[in-house]
Amino acid sequence: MPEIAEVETVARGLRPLAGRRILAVRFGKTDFIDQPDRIETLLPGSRVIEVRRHGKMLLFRMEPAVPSPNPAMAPIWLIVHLGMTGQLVLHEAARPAAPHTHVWFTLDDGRELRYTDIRRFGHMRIASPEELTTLVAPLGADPLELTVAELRRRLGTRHARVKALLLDQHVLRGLGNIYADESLWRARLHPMRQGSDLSEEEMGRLWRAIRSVVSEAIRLGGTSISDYVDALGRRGGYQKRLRVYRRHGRRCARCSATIERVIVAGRGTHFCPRCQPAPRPARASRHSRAASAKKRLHPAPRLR
DNA sequence: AAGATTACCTGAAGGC
DNA sequence: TGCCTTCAGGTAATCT
Repeated sequence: MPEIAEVETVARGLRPLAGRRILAVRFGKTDFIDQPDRIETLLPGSRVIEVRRHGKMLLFRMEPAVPSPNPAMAPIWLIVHLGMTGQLVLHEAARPAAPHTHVWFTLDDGRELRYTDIRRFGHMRIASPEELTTLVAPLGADPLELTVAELRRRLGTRHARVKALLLDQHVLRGLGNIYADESLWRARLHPMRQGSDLSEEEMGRLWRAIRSVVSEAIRLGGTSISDYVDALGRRGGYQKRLRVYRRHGRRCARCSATIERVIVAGRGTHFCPRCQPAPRPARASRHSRAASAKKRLHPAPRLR
């Protein structure tokens, strides 16, 4: 699943495209593409100036084929989000395309950049500099540029569960389910803890955990569980370092308790029940206090 | 109105 | 063997 480390690895692999020209664009299915006609009009003949990552987005800064009369319109940005199963891989043009390939960019060096996406949760569009600014504005801090103060500022006032906050791209941009679970394990924090409930010391642990998990995952080229490969089709190595993600029923590497799996924020959430102690139940509302008082007086009959 | 839940999509895996 | 159901999770829309 492409999260920050996978997208960063793909971006690094595509950086040598700077200077290359796109000669032609061809589409398969386009239901995940915004204004495919605009892409077909603007990209052929354009040149790659720069490739960068922003959160989970890949940004290609392109020099238009025909200089625009309006200088504010140049450059144009090609934005690619890999979603769940998206792949952006360089191939020799002669190679047959993999199934579910939906976009072909013909390059001026005999190669093609191909976008393949089984589930089509990905997204692709063209943006002007102004449109890019608007798209990027609501996103949170980059986990690699994060400071403890910034993390405290963004989590400290929030009553949502810390797992949900880590997944929220408006809080931090780039974390997904794998690195959220792995960071919480390393920080020894239960995923259901409230953001506002974290102590100064716990905030520091979480900050260090996020940075070390993400930077090691990037160093190893990302996590390949099912689909993910980099720009040259190579798998990552961080799947060997996972401590909780999809390891429920197995032993915790730190304390040997059994890893559990629950649903938090609608996502499979993996944690060690011993290393990551459960939060004290939140102060009950008037309604649920009354309900539990009633339960103590009149316990529901046990089934079976 | 923040926080929680659900829909979208396809293939793999498990149950019987 | 084969059909059916469930599960995976990126984000946006919808609920409470």
